[in-house]
Amino acid sequence: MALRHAVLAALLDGELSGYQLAKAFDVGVANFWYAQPQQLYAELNRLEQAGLVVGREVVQEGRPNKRLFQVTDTGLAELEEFAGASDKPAFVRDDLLVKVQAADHVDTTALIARLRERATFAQAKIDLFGKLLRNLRGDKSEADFLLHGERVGPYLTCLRGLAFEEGNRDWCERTVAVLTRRERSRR
Amino acid sequence: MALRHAVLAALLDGELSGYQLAKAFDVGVANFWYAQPQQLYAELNRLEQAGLVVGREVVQEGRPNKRLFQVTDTGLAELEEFAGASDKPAFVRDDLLVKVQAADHVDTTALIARLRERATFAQAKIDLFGKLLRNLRGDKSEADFLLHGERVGPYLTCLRGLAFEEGNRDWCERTVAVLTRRERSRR
DNA sequence: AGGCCCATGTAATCTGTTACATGATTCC
DNA sequence: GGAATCATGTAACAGATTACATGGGCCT
Repeated sequence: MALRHAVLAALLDGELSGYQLAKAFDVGVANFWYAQPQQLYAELNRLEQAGLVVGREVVQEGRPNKRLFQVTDTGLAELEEFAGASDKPAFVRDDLLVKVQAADHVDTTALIARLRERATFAQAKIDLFGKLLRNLRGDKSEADFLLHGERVGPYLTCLRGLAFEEGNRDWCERTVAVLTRRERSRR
Repeated sequence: MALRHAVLAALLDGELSGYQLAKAFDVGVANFWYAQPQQLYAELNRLEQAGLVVGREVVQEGRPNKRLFQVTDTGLAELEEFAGASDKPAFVRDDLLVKVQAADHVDTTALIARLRERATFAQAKIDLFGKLLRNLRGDKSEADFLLHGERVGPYLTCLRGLAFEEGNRDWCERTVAVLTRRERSRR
C-alpha cells in the first residue's frame, strides 16, 4: 500500500490527470517512486472511492476528455499518518548487479557493454535532474532555496535521485575499468 | 524471472542451503538483490526441477537435515545468457522518499525521526560492508585485489552497496539539517 | 520457562507486469 | 502515410508479501 501514498505525494503540487501522473512516474523523472500508467489509473480510482482524492472531469475539444485529481483533507490526513509510521528500508533489486556478481564466471565483453549503457543512461538522468533542480530553485541559490523556498520536498527527493545516479555512473565506469584491465592482463 | 539469476549468482561462491541463502539475501548483506526466505525455498525447488542447480541432502544430528545446492553447467549457461541480455534500469521505490516529497504538507518532527533512523541503519550497513570488503580482499590492497584477485564480482557489488548506503546516510543527514533549520526559522 | 537458532515449507493475498483495446489529432 | 501524443482503461499472469505450521536443541 505504498503506491497509494506515492500518488498522494505527487498530487500535492496541484491537480493532475492520470496521464500526467503517468508521465511523472514513468519517464525517467520518477525521483521518488516508479509506477506504470495502468497502476496509476487503477490507484486513482481506488483513492477516489476511498475519498482521499477528488476528480473533476474536464471536457476538451479535439482530444479526449480527462479527469484532474486533487488531494482531499482526508487524503492529507492519511499522508500525515503515513509519514509518522516506521518504514522498512528500501532494498536493492537490480539486474546489473546480479550480472556483476557473476562477473568471474561469465563472458565480460557483453557485461561491459551493459555497464556502458547504464553509465550513459545514468548520465542522461543526471542532466535531467540538474535541469529540474535549476527550475525548482529559480533564481535563488541552493542554500537560500533550501532555507526559504516554499516547497522543498520535491527538491530534496530530486537531490537524492541526482546523487543516486552519480553513484551509478561512477560505479559503472569504475567497474568497466576494472574488468577491462583484468581482461588485458589475462591474455 | 530475475530472482532466478540472483540465486544462481549467489550460489557461485559454493554450496549453500536455502537457510544460508536466506540469511545472505535477507539480513542486510543483500548487496545485489533482496528476497525473503519463502521465495528462495520455492525458487531453489524450481531451479532444481529445471536442472539449473543440484541439491544434495545432508543428514545432521541434533538439528534438522538440510539440502545444499550447487550450480550445474546448464545453470552456468543460463547465467551466461542472462548477462548478455539487456536490462531494464532498476527504479527507485522508497517509502522514505515519498515522505520527504510530502515534507512541506506534513508534520516534520516525525519525519525527522524517520530520517535519523535511516541514517543510523545506513551507517550500520556501511560498517558491515567495510568489514566484508576487508575480508574479501584479505591482505591485498584494494587496487591489487581488483587486478589480481580471483573473485572480484562480489567485491564490486559490495562496493556499490557501500556507496549507496553512504549516499543514503549523507542525504538523510543533510535533509535532517535542512528540515530542522526551516523549523527553527519558521518560529 | 521463555526465546532464539536451525531448517523447510504451504496457503492466501496483495502488488506489479504484460498484452490488448480504442480513437481522434498533430507532427514529420 | 506513419508515428507520436493525448487519454483511459480491462484481463491475464507473474512476482512478492504476510500469515501460519512444525519441532528439536541451546542459551540465560
